[in-house]
Amino acid sequence: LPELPEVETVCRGLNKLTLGIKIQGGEVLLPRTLAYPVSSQDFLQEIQNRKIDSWSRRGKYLLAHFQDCDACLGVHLRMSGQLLWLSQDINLHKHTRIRLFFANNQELRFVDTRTFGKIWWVKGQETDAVITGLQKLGPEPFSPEFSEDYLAQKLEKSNRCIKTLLLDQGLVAGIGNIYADEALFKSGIHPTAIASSLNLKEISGLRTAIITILEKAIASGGTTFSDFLNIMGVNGNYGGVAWVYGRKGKPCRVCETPIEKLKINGRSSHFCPNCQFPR
DNA sequence: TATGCGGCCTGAAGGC
DNA sequence: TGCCTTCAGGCCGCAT
Repeated sequence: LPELPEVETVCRGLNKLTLGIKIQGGEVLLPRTLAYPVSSQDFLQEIQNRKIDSWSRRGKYLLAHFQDCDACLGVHLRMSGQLLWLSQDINLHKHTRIRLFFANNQELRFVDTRTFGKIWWVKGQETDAVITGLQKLGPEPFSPEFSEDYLAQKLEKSNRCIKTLLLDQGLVAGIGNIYADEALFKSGIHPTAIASSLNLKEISGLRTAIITILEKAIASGGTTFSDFLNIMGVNGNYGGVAWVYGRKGKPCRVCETPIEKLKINGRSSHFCPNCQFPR
C-alpha cells in the first residue's frame, strides 16, 4: 500500500514523464472518485488543454501544478490507488476509475481496486480549504521542523499509544501502518508504549529510525516491502525485507523470538516481544 | 478539545 | 469443492 516512499516514487516518475504535454481530454469511469468538483463534466472541462508544470508531494498527497494557471490537481492513492503512464491503446484494467488523455496517444490512468482513492481539481488559493486533509498535516519527516525538540514536545503531551500517534498525519506526514511498525522495531519501542512515557533517548532513536527507514525505501523505489507498482507498472523488488510487518509467528531477524501481532485501535501491529520491551 | 471507532470497498485467505 | 466470514487499511465523520 502506498505510504510516503511509494508516493514519492510516483511523484518522481510523473515529473520525468508528464510535464509540458497538453491534456486533450479525459474520461471519468467512477464519478465518486472525484472529490472536487463533483461534476465529471466540470472536471473534464477544467483540465482540458492544460499542461502540467510540475508535481509535488505533501504527506501522501500528490499535487500537480499547471503552466499559466493557478490551479492544482490533487491525488490521494489511499489503499489501492495507482497512477499509470501508458499508451491509450492498452486494454482497460477492470478497476480503471479516471483517465487523462495526453497528446501523442499517451495517458495517465488512475486504477483503484478498493475505490478509496480521491482526485481533486482546485484553484490555487482554495487548495487547503478544499483538500481539507492537507491543512491537518504535520511536518514532513525530512524537514528541519521534524526535530527532536518538536517530537519530544508532541509526545510529552499525549497519552495515546505511540503506534496510534505515529499513524496520526498531524504528528508527522506520510507514515502508514507498515513503516510505523518498522520504525518502532528499529528503535526498540513497544507499540503500546504511552507516548508521554518515552525518554529522550528513545524519542531521538525513533526519529532517526523513521527518517532512515523512509530514506532507504525511497532509494529502492518504494518497493521495499510491498507489491507497489511505479507509474510504468514495474515493481522494482530490490529484495527489501520487513523486520516485523506481516511476519506474525516468524522468528525475529535479530533474536529469533516469534513476532507477535496485536490490534491497537483497530490497526494490526507487529512487534518482537523481546526486542521491543512492554512497559 | 482530544480521542476512539464505524464506514467506506474489494479480493484474498481462512474456516467449516 | 464451495460457501461464508474475516481481514486488510487511510481518512472522514460522528459519538463520547
